[in-house]
Amino acid sequence: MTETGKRTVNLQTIRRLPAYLNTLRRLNQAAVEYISTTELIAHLKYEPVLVRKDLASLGIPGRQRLGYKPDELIHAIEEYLGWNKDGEAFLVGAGGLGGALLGYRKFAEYGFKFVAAFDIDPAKIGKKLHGVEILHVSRLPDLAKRMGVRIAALTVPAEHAQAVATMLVDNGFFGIWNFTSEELHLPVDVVCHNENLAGGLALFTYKLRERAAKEAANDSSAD
Amino acid sequence: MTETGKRTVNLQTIRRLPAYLNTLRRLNQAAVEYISTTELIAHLKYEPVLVRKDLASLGIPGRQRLGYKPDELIHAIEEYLGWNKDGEAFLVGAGGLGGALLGYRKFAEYGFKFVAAFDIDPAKIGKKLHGVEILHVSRLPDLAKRMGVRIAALTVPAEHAQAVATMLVDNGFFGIWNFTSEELHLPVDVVCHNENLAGGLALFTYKLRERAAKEAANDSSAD
DNA sequence: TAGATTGTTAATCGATTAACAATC
DNA sequence: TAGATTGTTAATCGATTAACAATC
Repeated sequence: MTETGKRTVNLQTIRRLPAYLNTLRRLNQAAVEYISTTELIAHLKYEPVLVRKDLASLGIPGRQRLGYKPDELIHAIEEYLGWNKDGEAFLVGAGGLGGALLGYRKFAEYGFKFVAAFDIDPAKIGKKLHGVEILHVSRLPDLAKRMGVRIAALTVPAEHAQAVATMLVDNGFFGIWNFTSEELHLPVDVVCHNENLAGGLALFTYKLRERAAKEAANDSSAD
Repeated sequence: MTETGKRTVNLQTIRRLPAYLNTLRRLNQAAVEYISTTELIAHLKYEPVLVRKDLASLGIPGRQRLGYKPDELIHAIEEYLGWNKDGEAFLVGAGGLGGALLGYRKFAEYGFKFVAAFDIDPAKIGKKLHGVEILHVSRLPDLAKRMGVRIAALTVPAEHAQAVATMLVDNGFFGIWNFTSEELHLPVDVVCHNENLAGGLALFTYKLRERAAKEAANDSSAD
C-alpha cells in the first residue's frame, strides 16, 4: 500500500489558486506582513470559508488574529502548481488564438514559456511573433528531441486537431493543452486539457437569457 | 407562486451543449435520419447516461432503438442557448487576445458577432481587424446607444479592467464576458462571465505534475 | 478580557453514475 | 421475440457552505 490513502484534491481549488497568486503578489508589493482572508475576499469575491479551505490545502498555517504571510503563501502556491520551475512548451498553430497566446504576458509570471511556434502557412514561416520564431511543422519532431520539449498548446483549425495531436504523441509529447473545439482521442497516459471557449460562450449567453427572463417577469408583475 | 417550482438547470450541461451541437452539425451533413447516444459518444467521450440526461433537459424525445433526429436536436440546442437569434457585442481591447476573438470563425456558427472593437492605442484606431473596425473608446457610449449594443467582451490589460467595466455599466451594458484575470466588482443585475485562462493553465500543469509523480512511482516499483 | 481570526467537522447542495424499467 | 436503445429514479461522489471550536 504505497501511499494510497490521500486521494482528495479539489480541482476547483486548483482553478482558483492563480487568482490568489495574482492578488497576493500585488498586495505583497505593499510589503504588508500579514494578510487575512477578510482582506483577500475584498479583492476576490469568494466566501471566506472557501478561501480558508483553499489555503489550508497548501499546508502552510496562518496566525490567528493576523492572517497569513503573503510571501509564504505565494511560494506555497507556486510550489503546489509547479510554477516555480520553468515549463517550456511548443505552440502548434500560429493563427489568431495562437498569436494571442504567444503574446500573453502573464505566462512569464507563471513560469510558463513558449520556446517555438509551428505552422504550415508558408507566409508565416520564418517570421517572429512576439519574439517567438514560427517554424514549419516538419521541423517539430527534430527540434522537440533536441530541446527536450514534450508539452504543447494546440491552436490549429479544428479539422486538423486530431491529426496534429497524434503526431505530437508519436513524437513523445505527453501533455497537450487543447484550444480547439475538437475532443481528442489519445492514449490514456497523455495529459490533455481542453479549454473549450464555446462552452464559456454557452454559459455566458445562458446567463444573459436568464437575466432577460427575470427582467420580463419583474416588468409584468410591476404593472 | 408564479412558476417557482422548476429550479434545476445543470450548468455543466450547458457547457457541454456546444460540443453536441458541433458533432451533430457535422454528422447531420451526412443526412442520417437518426443518431443514437452510442454514436455521439464515439466522437465526444462522455458517459452514455450523461449524454441522455443532457439531451433530456432539452425536452425533445428520442425514439427507442433508433435515437434522436439530429436536426431536431440541433434546433433544440440553439433554442436552449439562445443561439438562434443573432447576438451582437462590442469588443473592448483590441490587443492579441481581442484580435484572436475577432478572428474566431466559430462565433458566426453560434449566432454571435462583434460589430465593433475599441481601443485607446492611436496606432490601432481606424484600422480593421478581421473585418471589424477599431474605434477609440471615447466613441463607445454614443455608438452603443445608436446600435443598441449592451453586451461586451473585455480584453483590456488587467490594470484597466475594472475601470473599463464600470464605464460599460454606466453606459447601460448588462453583459460582460471577462477575459482579464481581474475579478470585477459590478452591480448584481449585471451578468458577468469570467474566462480565466490562468485557472486553465493551473489545472493543466497540475495534471502534468500528477502524471510525473505517478510515473516516478511506477519506475521505482519496477526495479 | 473581548474580538478577530484560523481551521476543522458536519450538513447541504449539485452533478455524475449506477441500476433498471419501458419500449420499439 | 430478442436486443438495442431511451429515459427515470436512486445511490454516490465531489465541492461548497454552515456551525463552531481553538487561539492569539
